[in-house]
Amino acid sequence: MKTNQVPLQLKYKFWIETSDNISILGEGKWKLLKMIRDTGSLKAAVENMGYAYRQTWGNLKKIEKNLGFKLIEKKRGGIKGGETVLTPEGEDIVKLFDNLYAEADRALQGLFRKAFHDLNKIASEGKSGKA
Amino acid sequence: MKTNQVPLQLKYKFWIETSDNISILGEGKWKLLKMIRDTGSLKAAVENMGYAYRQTWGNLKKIEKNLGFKLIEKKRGGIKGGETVLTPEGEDIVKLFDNLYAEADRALQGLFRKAFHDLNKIASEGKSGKA
DNA sequence: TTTCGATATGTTATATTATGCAACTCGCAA
DNA sequence: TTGCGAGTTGCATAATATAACATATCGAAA
Repeated sequence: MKTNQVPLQLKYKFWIETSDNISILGEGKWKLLKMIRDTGSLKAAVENMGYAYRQTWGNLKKIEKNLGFKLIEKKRGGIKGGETVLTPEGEDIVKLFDNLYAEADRALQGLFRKAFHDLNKIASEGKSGKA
Repeated sequence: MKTNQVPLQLKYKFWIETSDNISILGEGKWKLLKMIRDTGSLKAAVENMGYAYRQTWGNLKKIEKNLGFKLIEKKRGGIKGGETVLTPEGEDIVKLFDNLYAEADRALQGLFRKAFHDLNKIASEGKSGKA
């Protein structure tokens, strides 16, 4: 019998909610904001991420509305047609998530190792046992 | 000017994925399994959770298929019509998540307090500033 | 052997979300 | 003052997810 190795893994994510539990912004938008920051363009960012421009634009507007402040700043016109940069608050949100994930990775490392071990023990018993 | 208090909050969740990044089971199914365990009935469980039976049943089947082992054990017939109980592996998964969240809450407590503070500082600057 | 209620499953309808298309806005630079 | 290309927006359509409806299956107990 072949022993399955590393069949299951644990993942986690963080996100921001309003006080009335409306989900605002999570991992996907975090990465999108990083991409906007790095490219200076919403169009380039969505293309790199593989997102649809139309939808992404609407999502960002909704986020800003729910947050109550702007995350991106547009500039239209010019030889390049325009560009998009992050507001200071947008930059701060990106940094917040950067820190959050970096520190959480450290804080959860031991916990995850143990849970990972337990999980795959359960799985191997399930596959070989009478289930 | 009115000071908004506790406008934003941080949340997190865990879930299980296969090695090829297919999401399997998270917080919702964890709670559902607990409810099945407590009621001894899938029907009762979905009613308590406010889920649709049809869909939930399909979801559970898909999960078991992806996991490769069974989480629930059904018994049909009898004066009560039937019942559903967790397999040993189902019980173990429930306990795994119980532990995971309990310990993660502890491990992330300090980190979240700081991030929460930072987040609301960003928000208050965004709302009052030039954005 | 008939009854009962929960499990099991297919089918259809509805709601939500994603995608695609097209047109318009804007302002710098040629 | 005209052209350019990214930002902005509405609208139609496709894809998915969720809900709703309907019906069959099973077997212990009466």
